[in-house]
Amino acid sequence: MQDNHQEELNDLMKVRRAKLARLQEMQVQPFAYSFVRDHSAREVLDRFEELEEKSVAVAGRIMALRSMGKAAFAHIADSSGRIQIYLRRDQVGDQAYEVFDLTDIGDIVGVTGTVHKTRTGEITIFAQKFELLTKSLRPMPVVKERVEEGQTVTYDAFADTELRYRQRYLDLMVNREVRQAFVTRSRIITAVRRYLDGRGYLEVETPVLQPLYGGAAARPFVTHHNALDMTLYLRIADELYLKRLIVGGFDGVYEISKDFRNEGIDRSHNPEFTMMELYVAYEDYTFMLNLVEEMVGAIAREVCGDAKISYQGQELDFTAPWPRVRMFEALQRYTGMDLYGKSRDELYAAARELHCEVEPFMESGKILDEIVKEKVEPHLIQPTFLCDYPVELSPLAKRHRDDPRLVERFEAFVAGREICNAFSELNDPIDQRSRFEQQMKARAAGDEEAQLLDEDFLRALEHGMPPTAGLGLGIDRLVMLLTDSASIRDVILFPTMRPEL
RNA sequence: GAAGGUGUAGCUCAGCUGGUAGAGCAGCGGCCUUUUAAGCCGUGGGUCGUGGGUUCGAUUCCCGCCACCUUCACCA
Repeated sequence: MQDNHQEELNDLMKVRRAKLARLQEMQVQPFAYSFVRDHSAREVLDRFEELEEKSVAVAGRIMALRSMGKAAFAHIADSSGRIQIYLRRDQVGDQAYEVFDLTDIGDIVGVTGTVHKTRTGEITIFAQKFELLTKSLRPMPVVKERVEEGQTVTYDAFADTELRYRQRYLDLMVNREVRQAFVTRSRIITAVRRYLDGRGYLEVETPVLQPLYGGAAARPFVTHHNALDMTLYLRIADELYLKRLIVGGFDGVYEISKDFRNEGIDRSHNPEFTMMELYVAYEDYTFMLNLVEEMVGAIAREVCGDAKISYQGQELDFTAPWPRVRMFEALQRYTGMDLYGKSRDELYAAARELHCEVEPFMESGKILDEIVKEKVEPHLIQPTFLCDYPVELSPLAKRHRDDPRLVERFEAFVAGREICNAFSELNDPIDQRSRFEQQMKARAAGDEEAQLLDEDFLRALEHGMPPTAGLGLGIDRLVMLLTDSASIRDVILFPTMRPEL
């Protein structure tokens, strides 16, 4: 097979291909079929006492090489960590040592040997056997490390954000804290699942491709099904399908899934992102508020070891209870204005006075939303629930039992950013229909994000949905907080990028 | 979509007010059988993001374009 790729080989790549040819001449298979490992690097380090002088077989990628002619030290990294290996020509034999001479940083190797400490005290595998498992044909970014007073100091870190995101495999190979963030991400999702499964909720899967999109205010990605010759949308939320399942008789269902919103990209928005939605029958938003507080606190303790964490230099404390502030109280606190019960024009005037960017066509709900975003949210650093939103902003939420102008809804904010949204779900099909109709009016008036009327969803509600509490939790944002990541791209393995070239 | 910033060797970066580029690491050759940012000696490597313009001459100045970052807009 010819590899006739267009890219010109630079010198470093030519050298590696030449070494590959040499290995093949030597009858060495440079892309091995398997290798039997009996320990990870981490295990060898952690269990040194019992493994000292014993033989172990480990495999990994060569991260550093220090050759001294007839002997050499190298560090190899597997998924558990890195460990030093020591090779001597008179131990591994001439043939294997010749193969070793043809290996580079970035190659994947297997080593069998005995565990010792070197003169300087580093736990090291003294190789008895050395095998090349995979020849790497491209230069790996070399990151040097030094341990200084217990701290690992890194030199020449692979830091180019564009390369890191486009070639995440390199980022993961070379930057251990990146790898760790994604391990933590996985643990968080596992913890969410365990928490919900432990309470008897059923994990389900609902359509990603939907003939109507709903459950949130956002623009969708549009696609086309050829055989049915129809337009389909990638979901912007799971809500309407999950509620149909509550109608169907499940007591509690949740879904952890990708949602897709055709909107801007910034450090807290990616066009595809992960959401956890949960619906619980016979409960209301107070139940859900308690659940969020408890679940997020439990996850923080499990993943970070403490409910108090550090995020971008700020101390955040997830210990329950989190402050609960009614939206109009928060507005009062941060604007000094009592905006409750004010007319649309009064709100508009207030927004102008507060220098919020409002447009003449905005309805009162939008205006309030704007003021909250600019004047309230940035202050909500410690975990805080903002409760009881105006009804116009929340077409799927149930009216507040004490005030028909509000809905029973809360959002949790941490570090000034929303992490979840929940409400007592609207189960009155007549009210739901009129809310949809209002949305359709707003849509006709030019609001592209107003929600679509979903007749089948209404039909389901007409069959009767029990009282239900619902929640949407932004997994990416939770992971950002618990991994101290400034950008959502640091917690999504392959963030959306423009194509290369 | 707007403004600002960045783009130089495989990686991390220098390059002053224009004279066709440097370092460290990585690579290659040599010495070296307990090194660890290994060391010592020697050495190769660049369409300076891309396309134009100004100029005798552009990595450097000007304009367009591309990508990334930040902020804003959009966005639960």
